[in-house]
Amino acid sequence: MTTQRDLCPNPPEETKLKILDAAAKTFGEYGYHQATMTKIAEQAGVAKGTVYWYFTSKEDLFLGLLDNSLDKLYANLEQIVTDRTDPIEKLRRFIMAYLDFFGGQSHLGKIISNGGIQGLSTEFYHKMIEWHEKFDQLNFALISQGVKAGVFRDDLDDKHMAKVLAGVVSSIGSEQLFTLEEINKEAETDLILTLFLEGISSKQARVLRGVK
Amino acid sequence: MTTQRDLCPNPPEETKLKILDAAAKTFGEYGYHQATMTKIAEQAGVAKGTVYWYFTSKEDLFLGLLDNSLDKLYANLEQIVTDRTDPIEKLRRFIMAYLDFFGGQSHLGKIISNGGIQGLSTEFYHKMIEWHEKFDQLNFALISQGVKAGVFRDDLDDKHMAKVLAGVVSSIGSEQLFTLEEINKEAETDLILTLFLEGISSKQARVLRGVK
Amino acid sequence: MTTQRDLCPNPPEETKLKILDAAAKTFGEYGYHQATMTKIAEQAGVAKGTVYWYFTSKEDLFLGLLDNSLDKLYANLEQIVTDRTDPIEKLRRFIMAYLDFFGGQSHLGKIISNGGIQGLSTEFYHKMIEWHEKFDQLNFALISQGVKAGVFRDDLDDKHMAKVLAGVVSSIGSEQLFTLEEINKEAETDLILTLFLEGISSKQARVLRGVK
Amino acid sequence: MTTQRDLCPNPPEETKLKILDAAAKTFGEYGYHQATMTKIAEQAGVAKGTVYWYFTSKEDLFLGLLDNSLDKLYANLEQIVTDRTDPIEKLRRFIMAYLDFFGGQSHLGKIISNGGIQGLSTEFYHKMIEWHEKFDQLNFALISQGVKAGVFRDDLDDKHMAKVLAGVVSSIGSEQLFTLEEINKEAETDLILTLFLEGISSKQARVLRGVK
DNA sequence: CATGAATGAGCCTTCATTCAT
DNA sequence: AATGAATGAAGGCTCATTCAT
Repeated sequence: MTTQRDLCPNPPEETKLKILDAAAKTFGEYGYHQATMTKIAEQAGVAKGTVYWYFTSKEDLFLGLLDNSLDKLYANLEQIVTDRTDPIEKLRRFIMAYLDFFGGQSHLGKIISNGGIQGLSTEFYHKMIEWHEKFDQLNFALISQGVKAGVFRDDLDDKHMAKVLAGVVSSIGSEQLFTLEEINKEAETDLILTLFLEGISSKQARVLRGVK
Repeated sequence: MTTQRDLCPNPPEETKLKILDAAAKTFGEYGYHQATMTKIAEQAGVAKGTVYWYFTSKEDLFLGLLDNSLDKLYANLEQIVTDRTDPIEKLRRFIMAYLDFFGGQSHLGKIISNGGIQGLSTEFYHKMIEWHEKFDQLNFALISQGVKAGVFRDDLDDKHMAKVLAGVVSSIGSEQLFTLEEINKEAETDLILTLFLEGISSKQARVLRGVK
Repeated sequence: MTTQRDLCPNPPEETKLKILDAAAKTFGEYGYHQATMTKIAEQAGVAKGTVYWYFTSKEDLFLGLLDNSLDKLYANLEQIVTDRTDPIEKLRRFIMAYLDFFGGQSHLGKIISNGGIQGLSTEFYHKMIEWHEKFDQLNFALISQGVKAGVFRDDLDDKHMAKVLAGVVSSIGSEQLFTLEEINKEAETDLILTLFLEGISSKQARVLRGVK
Repeated sequence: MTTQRDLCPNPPEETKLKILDAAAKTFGEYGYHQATMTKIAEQAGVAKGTVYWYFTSKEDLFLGLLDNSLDKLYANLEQIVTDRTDPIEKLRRFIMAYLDFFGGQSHLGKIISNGGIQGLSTEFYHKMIEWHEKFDQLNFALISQGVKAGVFRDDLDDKHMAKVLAGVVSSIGSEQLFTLEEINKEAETDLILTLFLEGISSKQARVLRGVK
């Protein structure tokens, strides 16, 4: 049987993927502004013109990359949320997935998380807002499930809890940049989980306030 | 009484401040790379050459600005930590000070918090690490005091609690970029405080685990 | 027969040559510092960016030009030295070749001869030293041959004679800058040759000293 | 008795001289284009504005310096020419004076000798031509005296001999830049003198040609 | 599809010069 | 006389983007 593959030794999709890969590596290593189209093209092993055949502009390429990465992350998280495990285990996996993404191979996580790229078009800005909303909904779903299951408290606004969750995780992830020590992902996850669940109050203090 | 001021209608210090102001505004609005020296000079109402009279380079200007801002934030936080109030009130003020800074007048907070500026000299990088360490120490002091006072739990690593604290706050601050609604600082502070103290566990769940 | 040339109406090499030509003209007319990349690009009829496509910097372009020119001069001189003519005829041609080069189409000779370009990298400086050494060796070879052939005196240090030879010629060449009259190359060459061979002493004086 | 000096602790002339000194040092060390007015003012220990009080422009300052230095050299050479010694001794002192000047404290000699400074006004160019003519006349006088005294040969054009003299000496002086070894002024002078007087021909070769 | 030479707007920076004090 | 802050034209260089092949 002759597949498409056999006929075209270098199918277009392959080239596009090579470019996306190179873009991920380069944007990750250098940041958006320091990453030049030349570097990306070299990294991908294609000519600069080729990059412009697949992506109309640097920003377009970045957006493509972003969609690509966030799609994957989103899929991971969605999987976790819809899984049939208890909310706390979900939360644990959730945190770990975030840490994986943000602390992952490169700085890409940071680039995305902090929206730090100024000077891009409104399109980029809107897309980022869309993504943030999508992730917020996911976070919200996770929290809601826990609340319904009686595992998470119901006296706080779900939405805000979700937002704080996102905040904690993303910042922990990007923290790695300025911390020379390697992060122990397991331990870090546990700590965040514990804190997020139980807070930092000592029992006494809790009791005191509880009495009030 | 005749002051120096009256004699010199346009003292050098004034110009330097004008430039720093303009830099804050411009870096904040456009980000480091999109903010050009031309824009900054125009914003300050001086010639480009004048900026270079006071700062040897764009990076130098940025560093000056950074030191300026972080000095102030540090002073605020230090004040709070050394105050004679109970740890929880301190924590509350702490969070609020952070929110003020990060959500403040410009995006400067973000620029700083995420260390997202690539392409700067090693000097910059080292300075940022220094600052991070200074702030970590402050956070740590706050947490430690609470632990000693018996208000914060002592079964978790202080250092990590401190780091999480920083993470939560900074990310909440920078969250504002992608959220169209204005933040209610008071409410936000209260929520973070509560969550940070008590966690999101429901009582039942806590009891269950407590029993374990 | 169809050559590569016919297929490519504007081969890259052509552009590079256009730029080198323009650079020679511009550096020659204005000197290194007064010659701007803009002028050179205009002179070459290309965009500024194109110059940077072929040369990484102004200095690189200048060095390229230098190597180019000195290579040619060196080849000429080497040819003369290895030719099978008598030493005096060699010397005559040698002088003429130098005069051609230094008094040639532009001031480039001068730029090179006086090493007057400050503010260039150490690389440039080393390259110049290398070239000077290469030319010194050539001069030395010429003198040595004459000494061996019994045509040049053997009571003076060959190396110094060689250096003086270089000195005379280069300075005569660059002299033209401040002399409004055109130089008669033939006559000039003859004069230098005679002086260099016989000195300015009158016969009587020579005899007198000879007697001593 | 009250002198001008007592009344004015820092007489204008003094400042002007400080500036000229600084200019000599700075132009010498950095070359014309690399020497900035700021560096010169700092070197002189005065404010930049002060330099502009005494000299209307950078070029003006350079011209002032040039006049200053060349005046001195000219005076030296004139002294030698008018002295009552024999032409050969004069020639010897002449050569040495040139070597002193060109190989002197700095690169200034070179800057002057090679006319290497492009981009200056026509005024500068004319001034340099004037100076060259003055020196040529001096050289010419020296040679002429020797010819009249029967010490120098009379079968060559005096003017050209004079020019070659200047050429040899100036180029030997500037040679030092690219020669790492220190020059032995005495020996160098002797060599040049001998060569200039007697040429490089061996006796046999001379005789042969003499016979022709 | 792919190439890579060519473009040009725009950036950071330098520095001779001016001028109010 | 002297100061030094302020100016702005101009320079070297980068890089996203285009286009003929």
